[in-house]
Amino acid sequence: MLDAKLIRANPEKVAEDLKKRYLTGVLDNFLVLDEKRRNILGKVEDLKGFRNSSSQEVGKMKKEGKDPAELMEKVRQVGQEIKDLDEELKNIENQLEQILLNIPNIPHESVPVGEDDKSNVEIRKWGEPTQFSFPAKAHWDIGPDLDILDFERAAKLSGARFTVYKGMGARLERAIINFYLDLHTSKHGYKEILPPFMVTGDCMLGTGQLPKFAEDMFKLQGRDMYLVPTAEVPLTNMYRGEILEAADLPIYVTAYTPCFRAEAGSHGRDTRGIIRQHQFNKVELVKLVEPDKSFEELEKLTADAEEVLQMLELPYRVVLLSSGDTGFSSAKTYDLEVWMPGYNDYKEISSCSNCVDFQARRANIRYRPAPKAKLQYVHTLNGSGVAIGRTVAAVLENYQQEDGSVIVPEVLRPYMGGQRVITK
RNA sequence: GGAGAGAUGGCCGAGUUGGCUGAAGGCGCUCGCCUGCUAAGCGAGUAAGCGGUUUAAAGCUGCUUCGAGGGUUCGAAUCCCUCUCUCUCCGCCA
Repeated sequence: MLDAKLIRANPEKVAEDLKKRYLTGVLDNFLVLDEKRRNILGKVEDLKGFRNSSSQEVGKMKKEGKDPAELMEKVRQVGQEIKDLDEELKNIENQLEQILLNIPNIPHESVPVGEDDKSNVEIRKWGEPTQFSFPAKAHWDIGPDLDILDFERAAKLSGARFTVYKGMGARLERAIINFYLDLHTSKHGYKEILPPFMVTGDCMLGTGQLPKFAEDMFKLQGRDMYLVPTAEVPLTNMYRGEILEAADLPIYVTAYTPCFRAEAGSHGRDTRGIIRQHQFNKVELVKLVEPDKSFEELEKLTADAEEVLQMLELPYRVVLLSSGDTGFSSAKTYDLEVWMPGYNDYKEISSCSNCVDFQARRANIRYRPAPKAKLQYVHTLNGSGVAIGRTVAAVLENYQQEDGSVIVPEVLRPYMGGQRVITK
């Protein structure tokens, strides 16, 4: 959520910034309503002031044995007027809130302006695309051939966009989860969290999934509860409504969760394999930091995510998303894209974002910079550290052998009972 | 699922015959005093949000907020209704 005061004080600048998101006109109605709001607010506050002082006066008169009937009648009438104005005010404030909740974050000045991913900028590259002396297969062939991924039976259970992992496939998924969590907790200083996988609508509002992206999520029938689309939601919302001490910051937390996404509007995209699923596993990194450190922390968080790919020796590149491609809540996002021989291209495996105060304002997460200082919103960051299912796909494709077997990356072997290769 | 208790400021915790209570007291924190240093002690200060005033900040000032929403009343932390959550006991259960 943007700061209403900022919009009011500098509407041209905000409008200019939102143009980078290819949004126009969203502020016009806001300014009109905001003006109206202050108008009514002034009136109703005056009336309430009168009511307060008069009510005290009534008490005093009663004590002194005077008859307050006339004053009481007057205040009763004012009370009705207040009620009407309050209702009008509430109406306007609801409208203002809806507008604010639907405006995305402003891109940081370092973000390239552009409509979509065509304007993304490659920042750096690690490793070279894997070369094969034989025709490389895609993971949706490797997996079934090794009998470690079963798409047909998954479809029988749950329909499209689900996968059953079997044998060493399931073991590989579990190994990667543990490897990631161990690395981030022991080396990068994150605290491991195991959150609920269902959260309330307030949480979804807090991190920006609601109200705009309701159709992307799985909602429980008849309840104000959603399956988490990413651990970013529970991890960030753990601190919702809290006032933190400066000494508490920075907060680094990580969690493994399954992620559930309806994938509305992506029919026909990535229909094969485990790249785009309704349910996938992910280890997420979340930080709550002081405002002046957040962009520096974004670099560190991105590096933390990159390290897992380096240790797995998977070639990847880091891409800075353009303004149009950056997510709703984010001010600046780096995507990590891993090399996938099956696509002969890089595929997103992590997205690392600095949401600055956007989520903190929605979720009301503040801190006191110094004793006696005014409260300020923290800055929140999140990044995949990294997606598990896509890691499995990348391992299968990059580590495949001519005989159809798959070498287990060295760092995963301790998690795989020492096994060096997955064979049929 | 049944019975009961509760939800107050950064934290703990008073306050329910409705009215100088935005809220006693304590902890924590800040400043000052004291002290060779530390601790202890003494004194003062210390909620947030939204408006107005102001070039801006500070200050001053109004309104709102005692889990959420509604109601009664001239006036509600205090009375009534609905909901949410927490705790205790019973039942069921991985």
